[in-house]
Amino acid sequence: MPVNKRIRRSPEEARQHILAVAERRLAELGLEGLSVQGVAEAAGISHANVIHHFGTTQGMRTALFMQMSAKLLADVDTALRADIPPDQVLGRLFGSLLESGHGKLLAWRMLANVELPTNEAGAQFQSIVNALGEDQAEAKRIVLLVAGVAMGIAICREPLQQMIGIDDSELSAFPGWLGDLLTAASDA
Amino acid sequence: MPVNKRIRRSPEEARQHILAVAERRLAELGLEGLSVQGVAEAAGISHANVIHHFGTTQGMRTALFMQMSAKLLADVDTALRADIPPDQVLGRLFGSLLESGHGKLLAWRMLANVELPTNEAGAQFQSIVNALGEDQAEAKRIVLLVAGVAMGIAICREPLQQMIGIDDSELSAFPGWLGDLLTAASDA
DNA sequence: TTTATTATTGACAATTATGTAAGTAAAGGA
DNA sequence: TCCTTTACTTACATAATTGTCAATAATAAA
Repeated sequence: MPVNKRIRRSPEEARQHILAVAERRLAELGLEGLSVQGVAEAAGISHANVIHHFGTTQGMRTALFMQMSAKLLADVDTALRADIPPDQVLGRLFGSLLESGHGKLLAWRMLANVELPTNEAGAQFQSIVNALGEDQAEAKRIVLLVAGVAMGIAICREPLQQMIGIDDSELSAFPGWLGDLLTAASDA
Repeated sequence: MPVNKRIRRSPEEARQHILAVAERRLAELGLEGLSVQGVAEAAGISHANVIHHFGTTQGMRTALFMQMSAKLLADVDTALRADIPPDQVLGRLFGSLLESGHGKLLAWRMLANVELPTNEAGAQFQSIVNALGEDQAEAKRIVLLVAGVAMGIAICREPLQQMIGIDDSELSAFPGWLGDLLTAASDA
């Protein structure tokens, strides 16, 4: 006598449901939250069902990281394709990495032993470099600077803010300041 | 009849022995390598002995992260106290974070849910900010920029280099370029 | 309605991890 | 030499995790 009626989703819906829960747990609990058991319980299904959809724990994690990477790239792409001033582009890039938690995801992907197929991010970066002007070496350094500081702040925002003594309003003004700094440097 | 004579260390020696093994495992295996059982086996002792010295698993991890943080701060302090030009300070800071692997370890600390007592790093950062000139807000932004990009590159050096297309010589020239950029901006 | 497919579940086994308790042995001090 | 301390170990209990397998039920097709 089943008390609750069994919920039967399409494979794609089930996978999305599971991955959504996993993403939330990753943000809240870190890598330790990505156990099949924990995710299944939080998703209200049996852990065997998660195994059914992803094969193994690593399969689930890989699927999660791939999906989040795709989202991140889409966000970055949206931020960069828009016809807006450079400093605002920078701000949107920062927002994409900071607010959505994508930066932390990237860091996990770097640090965790998650083997993923190489994606097409390289080509996107190349297009950014090309769009930045004629001096390729300078453009590369600027991209490295922006991407690096975005990643660093994404991962270490809280301790850096606290230790340096930067409040939220100052932090939100930081991308604009950096944009001005770079435009001023390119003018000189 | 014990085949091997039992090794008895002083508490401090034992703790250092365990933490050294744990640090190596963290670098090689990530957070998953920081189980009491795994560390103990790699250290050639019983896992109960690890518990004896650190109380709990979290205790061991906390001790590890605290010690690594202390090492990192010592390195940064050494790099910053030397009387050398700003661009070289930046270079030494980068070197401290990149070559020693401390940047990655610091990132682990951010991503792991390890609650640590606030350390004295804030005061050091404050002294750096104060030394940077009269404009405190500007100094804070500069410190945030340098520290952020150092952390970001420490964690994501390899993929960033690959995707942007920066070779090692260009990367080693990057700190100097950033130093010039900042000094030029402060002049203007 | 009947049938076939398969998403889903509960039960099971195996492994691993954590922490406890009691006993053992190494080292220093009396 | 004896005694005390405690680092260390073995053994145990418990819980968590992973993955398998057979059974069940929801859904669509026939």
